[in-house]
Amino acid sequence: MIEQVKGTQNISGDNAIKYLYIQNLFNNKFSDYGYQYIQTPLLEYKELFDKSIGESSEIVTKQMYELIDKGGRELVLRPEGTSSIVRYHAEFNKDLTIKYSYFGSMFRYENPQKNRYREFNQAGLEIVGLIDTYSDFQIINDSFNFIKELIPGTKLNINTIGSISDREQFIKVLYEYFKANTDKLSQDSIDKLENNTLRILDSNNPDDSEVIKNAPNISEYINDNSKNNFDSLLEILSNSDIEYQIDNALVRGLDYYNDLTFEFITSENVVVGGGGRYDNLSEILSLGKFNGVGVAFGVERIMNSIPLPDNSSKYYLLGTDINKISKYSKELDKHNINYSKPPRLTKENAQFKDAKNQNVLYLINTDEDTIKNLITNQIEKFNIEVILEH
RNA sequence: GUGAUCGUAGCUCAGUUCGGUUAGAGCGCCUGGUUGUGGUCCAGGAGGUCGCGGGUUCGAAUCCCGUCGGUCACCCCA
Repeated sequence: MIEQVKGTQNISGDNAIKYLYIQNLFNNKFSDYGYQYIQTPLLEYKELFDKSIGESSEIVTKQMYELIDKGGRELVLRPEGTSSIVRYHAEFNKDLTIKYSYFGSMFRYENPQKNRYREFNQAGLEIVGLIDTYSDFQIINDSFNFIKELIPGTKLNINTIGSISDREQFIKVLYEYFKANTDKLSQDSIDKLENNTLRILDSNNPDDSEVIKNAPNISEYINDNSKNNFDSLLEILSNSDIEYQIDNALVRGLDYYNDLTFEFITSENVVVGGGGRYDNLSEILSLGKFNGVGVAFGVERIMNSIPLPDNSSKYYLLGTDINKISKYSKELDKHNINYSKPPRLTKENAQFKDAKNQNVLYLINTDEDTIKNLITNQIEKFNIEVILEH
């Protein structure tokens, strides 16, 4: 038996129903909100992510699927979506401000577990170009509406991490603080001290909690402009009755973020999505000078948090005579009525079972020219008018 | 990268402790019959490299080593 590649998935059965439900909701909602759907390649040059996500980040150092193609190019399977969209924007829409949406597979080489896979799907939004607080607000408002519709009770955590230079300064202070307190830190956190100081704040190791609680707070190192922007965003959110929780420890894993960062967290404490502002990404990539703000949801995490949507067909076409069945099909097709059928001509008994398993409401029997309501067991003579009344 | 646990029919699992005929059950599937208050019921049938590779043994689903995969946790993240 050839087994499937570790951490990949066959999205099938109930999961396929959930996947399509989420995808349909995403597409419908955000095309209405004016986001342009875009599909960028799954393969990108490795360089794109080295620069964007950050060369010392966990994703780049350990988690990328890398390959050399026959032309000797260093390629990777994309670990996230934002960098590709910024690359696209620079090439085709450089002077414009565009709202984008995307939906598709991402790849990260990690050990799989609940809510984490090596190939997984992200649904994301980006606004790229000339960005202001209204853009930030839109991303949060629109994506919050989406996730609340799927998972009621989801909460918004929000933070500002200041400009890149604020952060550099803060990291220096933080480094000195942790350096002075290494005796009270867990080994994991000590390992992060040199290259990933900021990440220590994310630690949920109880050994670290005391030190982290007393650590310098980033809010003291944030420049006035960033502070004002953040405050005015919070004000807009409040005026729009959008509830949020400020979380000063929320730093996120990608280097390109600045100022705004936020996460959506369910009542089960699953982070189903997150995002933030990336004003310097285009410059980091040497693609010009424009800004961006975006959000990405983990589709599998949503799938694991929602009940199974109703997906049953309404009608089932049963029969043993192909000519009669086809006559009925034609009639139903003409009126744009969808119906389910058995995959082949089995005996009636098997077709009844199939219909029952699919939870259909009405059974159209072409052998007897009847339509039966499977809930009430009421049988009527078949007539297209009867169906059109439903 | 680290650790725990699991892998036997399409599915859920028994059998592994303590090696021993032809590897079982339920559900599902197929065929025929039965049923017209149609989904029931009856009979028969198909279906397994016991994840894979090696080792020990007269003999391995069972013991040993390795490996691949699932699940879960750590790390990290969506």
